[in-house]
This record gives sequence, structure tokens and C-alpha cells, in this order.
Amino acid sequence: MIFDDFLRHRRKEQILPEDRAALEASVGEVRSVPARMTLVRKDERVHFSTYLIEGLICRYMDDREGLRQLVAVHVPGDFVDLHAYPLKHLDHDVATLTACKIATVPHRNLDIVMRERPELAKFLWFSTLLDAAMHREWIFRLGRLNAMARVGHFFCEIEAKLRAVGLSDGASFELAMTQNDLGEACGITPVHMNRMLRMLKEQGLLQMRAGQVQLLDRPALARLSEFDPSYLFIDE
Amino acid sequence: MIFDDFLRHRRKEQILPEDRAALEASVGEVRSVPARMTLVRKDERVHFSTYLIEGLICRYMDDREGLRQLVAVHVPGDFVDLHAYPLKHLDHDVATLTACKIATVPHRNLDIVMRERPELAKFLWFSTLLDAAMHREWIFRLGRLNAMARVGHFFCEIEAKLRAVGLSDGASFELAMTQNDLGEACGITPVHMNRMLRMLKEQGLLQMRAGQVQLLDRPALARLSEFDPSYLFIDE
DNA sequence: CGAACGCTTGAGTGGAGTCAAGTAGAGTGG
DNA sequence: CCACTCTACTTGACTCCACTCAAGCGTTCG
Repeated sequence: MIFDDFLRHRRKEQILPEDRAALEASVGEVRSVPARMTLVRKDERVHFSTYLIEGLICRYMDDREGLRQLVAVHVPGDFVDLHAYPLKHLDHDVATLTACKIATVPHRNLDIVMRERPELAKFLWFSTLLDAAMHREWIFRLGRLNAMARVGHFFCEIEAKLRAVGLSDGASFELAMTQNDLGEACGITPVHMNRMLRMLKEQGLLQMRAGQVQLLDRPALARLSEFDPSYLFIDE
Repeated sequence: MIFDDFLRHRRKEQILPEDRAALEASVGEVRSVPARMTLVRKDERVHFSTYLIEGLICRYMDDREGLRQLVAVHVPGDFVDLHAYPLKHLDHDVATLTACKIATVPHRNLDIVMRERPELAKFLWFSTLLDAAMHREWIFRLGRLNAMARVGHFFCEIEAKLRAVGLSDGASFELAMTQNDLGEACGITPVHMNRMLRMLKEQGLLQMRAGQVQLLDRPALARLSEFDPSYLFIDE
């Protein structure tokens, strides 16, 4: 089923089977998208939302000179731009980082959910609030942590998210992001990102090679970067 | 009416009169709270949400050494921690900056709204997504702007929000925040905040004295800080 | 093979932080 | 009415983390 990973391990109360069926029924189409492709552009009026089945998607804002700030990185199981449903248009761009498999959900189908399935509606709302909680953590990261801690914090977060949907074993996982991408997420230059990765490796905390990440000492990394996963609302 | 400023000037479609009445009816109590008082603490289970009628409220996260990062500043008309309704507990603290008048709304009353008033539910959802949009803009601000632009951007944002509810005439407004508070919002030290305010004054952009802010040249300030208010979804 | 892209490293610079020493003003109490 | 206190604000000197500029390396792919 398409939404098997939606809110997986995210909360004790489960989505009711009939609500889950309604969600599956709301899908418009499923398709594959190549890497580095823009899905939604800022200010563009949108009539459907995108659910990520496979791959990595990011959301970002560019400054005047085109320097990019990522505001979110999405993994399978994320309803990437569900917030476009109440908002109608977005304040940022959405693009794939890797080749992706996505499902698109027309907003008119979500209208039906809102009217007929208040419980499911609350889960959808909840999922957009998880994104907001991550936004807040990113604000904290950028506002209060130094470069090394920012990088460590980012890796801790993405690992926890991937683990919740079975894409990390707690120590190593695939992450097809360049050092430039990582810099855009952490608010540091690619050159400095490179230096931070070297230092993290030298300290035996984390290693990244060819899109493969190994957390060599996750507890130490979490300590260094003041990472506390409670904001992710993951069970267990 | 209590919710007169709720989503004021925020969208063309208005909340239906009967939905508005239902919202008014959902209020538990209205009360006054002194300045610098914690309203909700991180991880605390909450059963009601807070709507701000008068005053300033902030949300924040502290790092290990107690250094604070604000993640939001709320003005009258904001449903401060509505997100606590689906989330059940918060990942951050909520506190007053000034003396405030607030309305508390029990979550059991919101359950009724969800079941019986899907249109209103969507407005409530929308309002939490506005906060998320502001979070994103704060990420951009911290990740991509230098200290002076961050400060300018913050003032542009708060002015636009205050103007939407009639608390700014576009040039001057009251803002009872200390330079320390402002630094915690912009991710810079209070000492540097002081220097930035001096520079902004020297450049004829903005003046702040005794909690009174004057935007001397709003267009120039917006240009300097790459401020584009579209993310606030304000009409007109 | 050459081009393109991503990664790596060094040298020098500068913006923001830190530390320290003040001043200004509001509120309090003798 | 004037010490006294407390908080917020102000300014200078020095430091350092991260940026910039620059050059070079390694892979992949056409």
C-alpha cells in the first residue's frame, strides 16, 4: 500500500483501517521523477499535494544572489507539501534530490476527507505540525549551534527519520546528498562543510563516502550536537 | 468579540458567521497574565490552547548552557499554541514577554469543531501553517542573512504582523522587547544587537527607543534584509 | 581523452563573539 | 530629596570561527 510508511512509528494511536483506505483512495496518480527536478515553484497555485514513496525531496528558499537555504529534507513516508492544501500556494520551492517515486493527491479529494473523516483530518494536520516542529529545531540549530554541531545535528535528525521508516539500522544508511546540499541545509559554505566532515571523521563520530553515511558513535554525536529526538514524536 | 483579530486581513475567504460563533463559544476562560511568565513548558501534556488578545508572547528553546533561541513572537490575534491540539505536548516553551490578556480554549471543544465544522477546522489548520511559514522564513534569515539584515528582517516581519491587526501605522509601533530578546530572536549576541541597531539608525533605516520602534525607511529596510511579505499571506 | 562535477586543502580575511568597563534611567527606601 | 540598586543599554579592545579565494585532485561520463 502506498501510505504504509505514513506516520509510521510516529504515535501510539493508529490511523483507523477505514481512514487508511480513504487515504489510499484519495491518490490521483503515482509516478517516477528524476533527480534534481523542481516539483512546485514558489507562489504557484497548486491543486494537489505530493506524498513521497521513494527517494529524497527537499524544500528550499534562495536568496537574492541565488544562494540556497534548505528548509526541509523529506524521506519516504513524508507528505511533502500537504501544507499546500490549506495554504493554496507555497512560499518556497520543492525539488527532488534523487530520483523519486511519488504519489499526488488532488486537493478536492482532501476536501472529502475533511468533511467526512475528522479523525483522519487530524492525522493530516498532525503530520504538517511535525514539519513545523522540525522547522523549529532547524531554527535552533542555525541560531545556537556552531558549524560542527549543526552538521552532527542534521545527521542525527535524518538518521532518526530514516530509521523510523526502516531505512537505517541505527548506524549506517544511504544519503545521496552532496557536500554542497549539506551546506545548504546547515547554513554553512560547502568548503566549511568539507572541513567539518573531516573533523567528525577524525573524532570517530561519523563517516560519509559516496552517499553512504556511517554514524560511528551516535550517542557521542548526539551529545556534541545537543540532539534530543523528542521533537520528532517517534515511538519507542 | 474575542476572535475579532483572528486571521484578520489574512485571506479573502472569510470565516462564516456561524463558524465564528462556534469559535467564540469554544473559549474556556479569559484572563490576564503578567510579563515574563511561562505559560507552557516543553513536554508538558496540555489540554487547552492559548489565544492572544493583548500583549506579546514568545516561544523558545534553550540550549545546554541556557542560551535562548526564540522560534516565534506572537502578536494579538495569534492562536499561540494551537498546534498543541494535534500534538498533545510541545517541543518548546511558551512565555509572555509583556503583560497579556489571553483566552484559553479546551481541546475537547476543538474536538467538536473538528467533527462538526470542517470549514472552520481548515481555518484553524491554516493558522498553524502560517506559523510554519514564518518558521521557514526564520530558517532562511538565520541561514543566509548577516546580522544587520537579520535584524531588519525581524522588524519588517513584526511590523507587518502588527499592521495586519491595526497595531502599526506602517511607520511606528510599540514593541516591548529588550535588545537581549531581539538578539535571542535573531541568533546574535545582545552586544552585537546593540551595534546593529546603532548602524541601522546611522543609516536612517530604523530607530528604537523605550520600546517604541520607528521604521524611517521601510522600503530600504526591506531591500536590505531581503524581506518579501508574501509568506505572511496578508491581503491588500 | 577531455570536460564536468564533486571533493579536498591552504592561506588570508573579516564579521560576530567575548570580555570588560562603563552610562542611563526607573524604582525603592531612608 | 537623595543615595542605592537593578536592569538595560553602550562602547572599546581583542579573539576566533567561518568565509573567501585559489589551486589542485579524483571520478564519471560522453
